[in-house]
Amino acid sequence: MSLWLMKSEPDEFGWNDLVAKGVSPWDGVRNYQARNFMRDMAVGDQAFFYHSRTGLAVVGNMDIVAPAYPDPTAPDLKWSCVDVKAAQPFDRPVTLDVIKNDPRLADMVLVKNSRLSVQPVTQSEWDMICAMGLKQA
DNA sequence: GCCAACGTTGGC
DNA sequence: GCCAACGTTGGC
Repeated sequence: MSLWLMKSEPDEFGWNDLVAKGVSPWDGVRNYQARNFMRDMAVGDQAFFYHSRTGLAVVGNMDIVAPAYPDPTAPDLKWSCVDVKAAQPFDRPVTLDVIKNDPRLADMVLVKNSRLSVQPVTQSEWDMICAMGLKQA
């Protein structure tokens, strides 16, 4: 199982849009590195949903429910997408500011390469962000 | 809305 | 294969 982080502008397609839709393709990615990460995804992988631009926070996590297939919004076959489904909304979004100011999260791709829209997350990063975002039971 | 950082394209 | 020009992303 692998862990990921995927970005979207909330004005374009936000967490609530995904919840309303149920299962949705994560399409429109036109960057080779991001595409290749999606091709590495498998059913059962999990991903953070990150709001870029006007959100700047991890707002919940998702399940990958279909492996990479050709992106129907692309003009040719070289682009891929996966299907995602909202799993758990965060009680408290974990902001970019908090992530950047936590030395334990300083190596996240989100910090190191802010332009990559689909990126891997380590297990410890995943656990830490979930702990910050989800209410303790 | 601006612009720095990054990725891609295309002329040579 | 290099690199200048251009386009896009995303934090601020």
